Amino acid sequence: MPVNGGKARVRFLYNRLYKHYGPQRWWPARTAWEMMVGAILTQNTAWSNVEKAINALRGVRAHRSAPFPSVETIATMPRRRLEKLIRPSGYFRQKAERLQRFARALLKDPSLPRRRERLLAQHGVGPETADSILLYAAHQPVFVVDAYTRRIGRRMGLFNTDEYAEVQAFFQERLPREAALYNEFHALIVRLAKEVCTKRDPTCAVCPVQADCAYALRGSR
DNA sequence: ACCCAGGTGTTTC
DNA sequence: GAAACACATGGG
Repeated sequence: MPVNGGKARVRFLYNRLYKHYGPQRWWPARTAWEMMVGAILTQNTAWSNVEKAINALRGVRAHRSAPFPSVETIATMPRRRLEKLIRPSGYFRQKAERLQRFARALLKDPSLPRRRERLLAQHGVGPETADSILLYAAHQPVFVVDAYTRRIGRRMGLFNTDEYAEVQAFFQERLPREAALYNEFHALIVRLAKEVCTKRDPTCAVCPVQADCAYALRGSR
């Protein structure tokens, strides 16, 4: 493989996806705070279910001008009430507790969203959630790795690991360190995965991702 | 009746 | 470390 082969391949994939799908305008949230709530709610959960929870939360905002209940509102609201509101997003007891603890930590330290170590120290915030917040709320150039990224990258033969740091390094070493690029790339991966790669089982005969990814990379070298 | 969804923390070998 | 398990709703 040529020295720059891997790099060219990754750039080609991005350009191809961008040309095909266009800008995705992520994260689907109106404010940084709403983005962070969504990041926690969407853990191992379909986004359509998270939307139901987000919409329920919007119903409790204090003023019509407020797009979303404040950090303080979430932090101080009765636990049972929050559980009920976010119930459609699944794991609702865990998530209600973790959301309130996160909200309290944020009130105590407003710089939390731009500090990776602090984010990771929060209960219920792992590497993907932390990096999502760094990228989509704090606009830092951090590449987000999720189940789709691993699945697509692995099946396309880009890499052969599931280890978070390794997959992240793979992309960051092959791309300029730009938040806008990482933002768009991750969103495009999700978009692609939702359309063509709907099975977890790598041996799934009907999963068209092998063929589609070959298509996506055709002409890349 | 399955399988899947934009993970994380805990327990156990 | 890595593997297994709990956490829970809703859609295909």
